[in-house]
Amino acid sequence: MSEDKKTYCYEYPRPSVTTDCTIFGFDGIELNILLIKRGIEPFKGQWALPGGFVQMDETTEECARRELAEETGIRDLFLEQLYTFSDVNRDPRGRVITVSYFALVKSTDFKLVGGDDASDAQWFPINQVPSLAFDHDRILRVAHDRLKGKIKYEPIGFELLEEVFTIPQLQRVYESILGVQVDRRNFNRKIMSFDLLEAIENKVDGLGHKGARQFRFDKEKYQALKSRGFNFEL
Amino acid sequence: MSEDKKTYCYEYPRPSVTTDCTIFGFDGIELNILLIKRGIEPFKGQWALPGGFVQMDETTEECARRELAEETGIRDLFLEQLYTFSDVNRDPRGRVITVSYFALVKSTDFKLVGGDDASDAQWFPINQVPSLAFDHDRILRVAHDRLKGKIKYEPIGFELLEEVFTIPQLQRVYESILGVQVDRRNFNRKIMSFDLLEAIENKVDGLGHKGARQFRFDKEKYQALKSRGFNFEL
DNA sequence: ACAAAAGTGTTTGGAATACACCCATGC
DNA sequence: GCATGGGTGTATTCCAAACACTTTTGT
Repeated sequence: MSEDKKTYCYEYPRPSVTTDCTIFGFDGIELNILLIKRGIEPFKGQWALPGGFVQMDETTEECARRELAEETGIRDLFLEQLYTFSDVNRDPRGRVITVSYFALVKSTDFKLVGGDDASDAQWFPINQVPSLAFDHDRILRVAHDRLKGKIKYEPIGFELLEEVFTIPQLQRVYESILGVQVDRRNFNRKIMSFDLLEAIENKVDGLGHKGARQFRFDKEKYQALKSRGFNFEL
Repeated sequence: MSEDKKTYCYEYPRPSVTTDCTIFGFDGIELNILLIKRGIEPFKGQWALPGGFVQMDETTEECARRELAEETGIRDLFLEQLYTFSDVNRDPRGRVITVSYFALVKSTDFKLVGGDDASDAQWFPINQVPSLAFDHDRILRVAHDRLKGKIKYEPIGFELLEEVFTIPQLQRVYESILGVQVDRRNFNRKIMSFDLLEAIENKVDGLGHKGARQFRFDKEKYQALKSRGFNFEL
């Protein structure tokens, strides 16, 4: 911050606008979310959702993707707008409105690289999340609720797995998000009935059991069907 | 605009933040939306969604309610956040991010009073909407899609009718929103199976046919059931 | 050969669909 | 008494839920 810093003046006062992301990951067992340990005040040292201020030449989604890349190194993820939080006192620095997003990342992208804005990034199991900075606890709750609702009627479970996955893996994704147990056979039949999975020939798994068949999700086919009125459900 | 006008200066540039509302109404026959004829530039004379700038001491929802009351006189309506639009060039006045809402108003509140920000407010059938100012065509499309999706799994059709209504009226609401015809008998049974309607004794209608039974939606009962895991559907 | 995980098929109950008849009112 | 709109019941179809056995692989 130099002495002769530039300022921007307006006829009426304006709020700041930020974006915040709730990033969900799946480690094969349970649902995780990605948090950043804040390196600066306010809430220095506390965990928070990654995010930052919106620039004048980027949309909020572009901002969310940029901040995500800067703070965690994650690119090319599933990202969807969640909700805009505008409580007058939600940020001690002043009036800050945040456009929140929720994201799903593939386990391949689980590896993190330290960014510059934050001193640390870490995954937390959804049921062991510490108290968060700002109103991020609330944002996280809304994001989790949205995910639970959304996974029932849109095929987004795949976004948490690698390109190639098995049906039991996908089932575990569903179970960990919804917090329920489902019947293997019924789940299998249901998923297969949509005819949206492309089978992969070589079934390499390699644990103390029978190897599972591998599949790839056919995104184009889904888009085509959807535009013709097809409805994915459960 | 006086000579010695106050200005507000910040270290970094900030976008303006507005709210815009897509207001749905039902006249007994078809779905309508409420538009405002713009009295000032830009887009002067064109139709637009009602809305305005967010003040520093109000949430975006409070802003939406305030603008709605000012421009249309409508109060106490069903209002829900829709989406935040942030395209860099969506407003010729500069960088403006809008937090949009969608609203459902009862036919009782159909009567409009002229506001000050706008020279005219008028209802348009959803299929006869003129070209709108800014990116409001897009916002309207998103709002209509959301309404179509939402009405299937939340009991919000009631919000478009008066406190007391008949089942056939409710059915027409559903049909006009979804653009489909449904079977009277099945609709009736389905709605009644939820046990969320309180019957009203005197059935006064008075048109060239048999008077229909009247009901009231039991909001408390719905909230109670919902919190116990009940799911409304269709 | 045994344990652990994955694949598959059948039965059953309940809900959604389709469909037809009777009643009340206004003209 | 006829047209219009409102109310109710039943058969069929389909999907979801519950459930058991066989196969493969690693030890």
